[in-house]
Amino acid sequence: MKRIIQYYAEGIKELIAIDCIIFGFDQNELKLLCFKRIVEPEAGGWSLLGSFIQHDESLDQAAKRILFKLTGLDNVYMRQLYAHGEVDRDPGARVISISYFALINIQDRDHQLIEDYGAKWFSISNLPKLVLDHQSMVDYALKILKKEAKYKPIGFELLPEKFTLPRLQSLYEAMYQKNIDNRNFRKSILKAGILEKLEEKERHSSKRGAYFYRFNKETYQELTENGYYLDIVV
Amino acid sequence: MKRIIQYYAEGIKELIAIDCIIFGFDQNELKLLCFKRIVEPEAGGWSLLGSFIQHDESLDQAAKRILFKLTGLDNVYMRQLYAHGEVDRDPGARVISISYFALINIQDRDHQLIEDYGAKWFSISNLPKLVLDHQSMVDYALKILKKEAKYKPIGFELLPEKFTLPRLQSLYEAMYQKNIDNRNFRKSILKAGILEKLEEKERHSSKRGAYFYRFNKETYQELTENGYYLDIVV
DNA sequence: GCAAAAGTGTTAGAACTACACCCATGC
DNA sequence: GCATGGGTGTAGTTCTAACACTTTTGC
Repeated sequence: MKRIIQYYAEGIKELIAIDCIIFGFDQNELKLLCFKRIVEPEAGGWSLLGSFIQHDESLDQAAKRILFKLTGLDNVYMRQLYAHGEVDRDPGARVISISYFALINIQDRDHQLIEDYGAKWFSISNLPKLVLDHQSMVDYALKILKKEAKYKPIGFELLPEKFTLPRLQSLYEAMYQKNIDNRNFRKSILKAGILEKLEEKERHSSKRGAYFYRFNKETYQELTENGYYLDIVV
Repeated sequence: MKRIIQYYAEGIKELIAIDCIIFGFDQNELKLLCFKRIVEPEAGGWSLLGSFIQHDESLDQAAKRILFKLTGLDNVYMRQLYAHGEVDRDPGARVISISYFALINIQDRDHQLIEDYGAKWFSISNLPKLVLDHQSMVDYALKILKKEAKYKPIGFELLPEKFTLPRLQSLYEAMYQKNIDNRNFRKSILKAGILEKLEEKERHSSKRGAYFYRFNKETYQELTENGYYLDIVV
């Protein structure tokens, strides 16, 4: 018993924060939700959403709590990204920060709530200067987002439940920052067999109207269980 | 200034450990280096190499230090894997553990030194029961290893500088746990243009002897800078 | 001379890429 | 009737996957 105490007592404790990299998709642009930092150092600068973890919650729980508490956003796709541990990454104190990325569907959410917290959506092609090492966190998140969106259906998290193919394509174009041939894109995404075509049409963005589709999670899970691997042409 | 102190003072500090998942390749098998745990709980069980970080070192530095100090292994390929933060993952205390995976070339190393530390190589297909959540760390590392070895030349870290194609193939077969067609494998790996054929032959494993090859890091870097993406057939 | 591992090419089918026009509708 | 965005098919090329025999040499 003495040994336990000695072993764990010799370890040094550090502050542990979570930083949330929150992506959204709006007006055919990939966006990042940034917050006004209210503490020194760099108070007033644009920042990722961040806070310290609590003693009785896991990292994942902490990430969810922080996102919910400070934005009201719930039930959001989140994934741990990286543990950032440079000694001097935060001049205020030594803080180990675990970054998470979150993908949210902008339309569904309460814009007012977000603004109440001094938050603002920025297009990723036009980000403000971010505090501390947050820019490098975002760069890494974008790299991972690109990598994963091709092989996992995470892109759908950025869209409302019903979406059109032109809109889905536009999302991929925003993520990869390139034009995609619409015939090839449609073939590839429809061949995957994970989209359900609905009767209904979206009528705002064109006269002809585009059919709504829905991502079929069940089909996707069945397919992956049988060794199928999604691969979207981009 | 008061605000700084308040902000950082409200954060809770936790123990932060590094756990190293050390892979090697020997006798045509992928192996994991395990250590006898000397502290409770689960003293005597097989464990990954782990220790707490220090206040004045980054996570990467800590991982390197721990690996070197406890095995004498230096200049090793290491990469951060994941931050494991379940509240009760270690019954001894709340510990956030950052896992790293390391790829080492077994032949180069001092087996004696490793044994002095109560360490032992286990084939990944025959691992002992591991303490705490270390098995899940290893499972995850294997998943990432497979994913990366196809697209990044990390496999070479597991081999000595000079190696033969049959041996390289055998490494890939061990990683992916499947047989690979030798004609296709050779075509694919040679086409990549990152191997240098040497004059010399390896004469131990066959009468005919197999040519040695060397991984050409410079060529690889040039290629990747020009947007080239490695893709080895497995 | 034979056993044991190293080395070598081809072909059919699948997947990828590039490319241009008609359709439906609101105004 | 025309402007706007939605929707569709094909052909050449490349990549993939499956397959079996010859070479070298130590014993």
